[in-house]
Amino acid sequence: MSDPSALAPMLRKLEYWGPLDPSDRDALLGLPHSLRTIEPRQHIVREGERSANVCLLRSGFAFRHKILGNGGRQILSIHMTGDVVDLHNSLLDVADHSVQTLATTEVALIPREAVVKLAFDRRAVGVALWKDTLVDGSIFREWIANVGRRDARARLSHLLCEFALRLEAAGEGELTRWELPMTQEHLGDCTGLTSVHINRTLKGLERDALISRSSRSVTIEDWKGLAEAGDFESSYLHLGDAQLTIIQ
Amino acid sequence: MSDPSALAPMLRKLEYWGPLDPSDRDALLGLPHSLRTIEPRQHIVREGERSANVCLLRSGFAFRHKILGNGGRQILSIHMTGDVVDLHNSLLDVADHSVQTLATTEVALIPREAVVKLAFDRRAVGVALWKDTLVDGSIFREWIANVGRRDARARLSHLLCEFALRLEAAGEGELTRWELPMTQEHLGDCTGLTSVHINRTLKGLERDALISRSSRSVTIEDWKGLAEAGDFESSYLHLGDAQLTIIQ
DNA sequence: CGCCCATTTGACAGCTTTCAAATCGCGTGG
DNA sequence: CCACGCGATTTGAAAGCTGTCAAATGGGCG
Repeated sequence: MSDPSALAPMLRKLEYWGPLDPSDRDALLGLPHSLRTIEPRQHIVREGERSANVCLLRSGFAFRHKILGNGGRQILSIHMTGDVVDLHNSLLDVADHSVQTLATTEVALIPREAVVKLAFDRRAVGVALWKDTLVDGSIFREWIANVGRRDARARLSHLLCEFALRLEAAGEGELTRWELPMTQEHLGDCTGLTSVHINRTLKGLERDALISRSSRSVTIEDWKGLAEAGDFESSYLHLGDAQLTIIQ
Repeated sequence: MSDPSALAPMLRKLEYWGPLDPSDRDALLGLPHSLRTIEPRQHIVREGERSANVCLLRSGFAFRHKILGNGGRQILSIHMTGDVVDLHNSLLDVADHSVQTLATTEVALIPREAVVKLAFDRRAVGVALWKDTLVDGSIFREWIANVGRRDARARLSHLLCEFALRLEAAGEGELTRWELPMTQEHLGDCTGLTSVHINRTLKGLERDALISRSSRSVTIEDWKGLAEAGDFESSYLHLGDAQLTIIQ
């Protein structure tokens, strides 16, 4: 509550599309909030609940998911440092999906009303939040295409590429080497595959020297090859020009 | 340009979540715009283009899609009367997907700047537009789950249920009977299946008396059964309470 | 050291795709 | 009014990718 830089990860993310005025920054960082640390595997939002807060991830990882009638679980998105989850659940009536932590995660809970007020009082902030929402939508669309029209190898490669770029953008790791915070079961639920098939596909990517693994650490040995295998084209992430040079 | 009710379909949709003040309505209906009629199978937006306009569908049908590296097409969403497409492509830099008409479609093109200005000048309108964007996201998420974790029969049933409810809400047909504006190939590209398998699945639904067809007209013979087959739960559409009573 | 969860592996089943080919529907022209 | 043409629908057989079911192995933590 007292740390003036507690919301800095959000500011960092919202400034992807251009810097904000100092006064806008201050207003953003000055939003009322309470901090909380959430253990792995805990729910941040549960389907059917109504949330009065917007939730900013200050560190750690979380994922959105739905449990279907057939018992299956579909992961809808992965979230990391700087991501604002729950703008959705908070503006609309009732949460239509759950959000759960993967690792120990630090969050800042910001009253919805304060966010809405800020968005309308300061147009630049409002536009940035709006764009952030639209980018979320863009990623959802890419995931539809990923599970709908790519085979297992491409789906998984694509997911790994997205992960690499977003982690890098969030300042949480190198582009080609990071800790994977999820199990193969999670990977399966992201891609609409079973964990068994994820395992085989992962080993296929290793066999072809596109990646290597040791425990949960993933190294991309051949970025170009992995991006090609995953039919990966980063524009849907709307990260700006920064990452284009990184990839080369 | 002169017809003051040209934008009425948008107003209708934005008022799902509650009526707007008369002054807000007038401001919305008074947005500058130009009308256009687009033939079937024409592009409204092409991937990679930059659009300066927001596009309101006044009648007809359109769909968003991506063409993947393997040549496959994934349809990302279907749009109908009242839908605002392209808020996305217009606020962010460059379109990361295409939008194309299914039937002859009447649109109103509204300069992006005018929409943004209105959204910030009138909070109620801004919130409504924001919610509309969030509902789009909610539908995207449901589609991820649909293609990711349901089998062919459930995917198709789910799509038909969604279509029925949205058509009804848009005032474009009865809940249980309407003209399907797409081919089986389109249905396949919505659900990540082939048109051949769509055909077989469709016949399966007919055999089980859940639907019946004649040419492009679809009748839902057993709503409860179809919803069950499709694991369909309408809350993700955020249509309010209206449709809940219809379904019973 | 032992337990528990995650990973790995094998064999087999099954859903969906692929590849053709036949049929249908419908607008056009004779 | 009927023949023609073309895209959409339908159908069959076979192949292929991914799922299912089990069991073994591995790794991290108490």
